[in-house]
Amino acid sequence: MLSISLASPVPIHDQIVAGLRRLIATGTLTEGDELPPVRQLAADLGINFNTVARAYRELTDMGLILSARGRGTVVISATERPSGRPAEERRRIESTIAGALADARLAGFSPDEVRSMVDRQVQALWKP
Amino acid sequence: MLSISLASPVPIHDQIVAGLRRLIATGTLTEGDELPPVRQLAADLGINFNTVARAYRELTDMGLILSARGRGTVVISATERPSGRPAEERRRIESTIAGALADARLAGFSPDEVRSMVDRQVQALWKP
DNA sequence: TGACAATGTATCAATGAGTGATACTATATG
DNA sequence: CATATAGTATCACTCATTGATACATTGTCA
Repeated sequence: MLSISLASPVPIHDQIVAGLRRLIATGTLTEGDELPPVRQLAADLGINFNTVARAYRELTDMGLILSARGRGTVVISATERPSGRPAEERRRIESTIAGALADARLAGFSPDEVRSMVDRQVQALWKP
Repeated sequence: MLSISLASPVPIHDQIVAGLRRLIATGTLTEGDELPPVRQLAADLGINFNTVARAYRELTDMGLILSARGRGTVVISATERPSGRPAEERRRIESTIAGALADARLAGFSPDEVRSMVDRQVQALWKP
């Protein structure tokens, strides 16, 4: 449900943030849902709980979750206020996709394979 | 033609590798083309030339370019031998795309917008 | 041919982000 | 009220990234 890669160059806390944002984006997590305690999630992932705490703090700053001592952490919003201007956001996303597609081409995937791959994911994401 | 972000968590040499791979994948750079000297590209990007040298070395290990002292660096292949097993490669690419799509959804893009965005890029990438 | 310029390579040092260990504070619950 | 559970704060360590410097190889031109 939430996996990380210790080998990846992207920091673990960033991976956790991205993963949870994705779960929220897909509706797997919605307003009111509780997140696991930092120590438990850390144990599940095999990392230090401070790293999870940091991820929770960043998600808190984004206004997606709310943490309180002793009470735990809950999702408070399923829609995030875009941080940058839409045009910038679009460029950022296009750039990420472009990178992935270039990888796919170098790896020998065909355009149809890629398109169907994307289609399946789009349907899954925007389904509800 | 090749831009990097010092603020990004992903290392500069990785960004350079990704950028050049992308230029090769798109055909902007093809077999026989010369890459700028490490010192020049480093100056253009405002970074240390060792960082560029490291990127060149990694691309050399991938079999995409060839460097020689005094002579410079040239592109020797437009197709890369996949390093990992196809299944892993596929999972990696799918995961990258999934992240980008989740971002897109959180940013408020519609499925159609995303699909057309991808379509345009796929056509551009696989055009030749 | 010889001197010099241009290019990539090797090695080591410094910096800093990420991660982890530890102690602390607040809330819930019996 | 006592204890367990949860998040927070602070500090130290490690390691990758980056940069500085010196070196080796090839090209060029007088």
